[in-house]
Amino acid sequence: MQLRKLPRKFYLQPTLKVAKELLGKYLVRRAKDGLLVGRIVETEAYLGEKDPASHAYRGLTKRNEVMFRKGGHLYVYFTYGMHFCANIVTEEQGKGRAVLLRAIEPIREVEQMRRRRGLALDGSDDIDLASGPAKLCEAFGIVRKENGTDLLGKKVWIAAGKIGLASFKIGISTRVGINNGREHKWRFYIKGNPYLSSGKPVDT
DNA sequence: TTGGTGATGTTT
DNA sequence: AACATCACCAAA
Repeated sequence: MQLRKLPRKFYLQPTLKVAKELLGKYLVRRAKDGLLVGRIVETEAYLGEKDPASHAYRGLTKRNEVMFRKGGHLYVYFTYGMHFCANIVTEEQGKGRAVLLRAIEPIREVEQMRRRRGLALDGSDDIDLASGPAKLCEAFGIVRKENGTDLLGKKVWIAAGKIGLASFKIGISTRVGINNGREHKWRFYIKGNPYLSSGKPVDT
């Protein structure tokens, strides 16, 4: 299996482009119990000050500080008093833009992911192993400690590669679970992939 | 299969 | 009081 770590340059591109191009790439996390790998199948773009649904809409705070770093960092936030979600920071320093990872197809060390999620170890529930932003964080063991991780380091990164995936079509829809900024079609997903989140909007 | 609810940090 | 959520249980 070939897994090439993406360069900084990739993350410095326009956020909508990064959100689309992350589809089919791999989230890799070096954990104590192995090298966890999953294919990114669903993302959402959040465009900083321009975007009322973005955490960065009202400018820099202690919570969203990582969003304002240069592209290629991991922004992890805690939400609804229970869950963590992971975002890929994009563009140059000070923009406050990022891409939310919404769903992942488990690829390697799947058993370790099942353990973290408390799912059946025979794989019968794998369809929901990482089919949502908080689920994928739990599967990969991503918590507050991972906030601010540099994706060019040795702990967490994104890789290009080919692991038995044919060409695919990109679906586009409005974003899930927000009210402000709902008119924008800034959700992207691999059409027909069985590991998508159960979020409702489904378009083109 | 759908719908209501609990858990409860962070910002408004 | 709202929120970039998910799991659970009850009702239909």
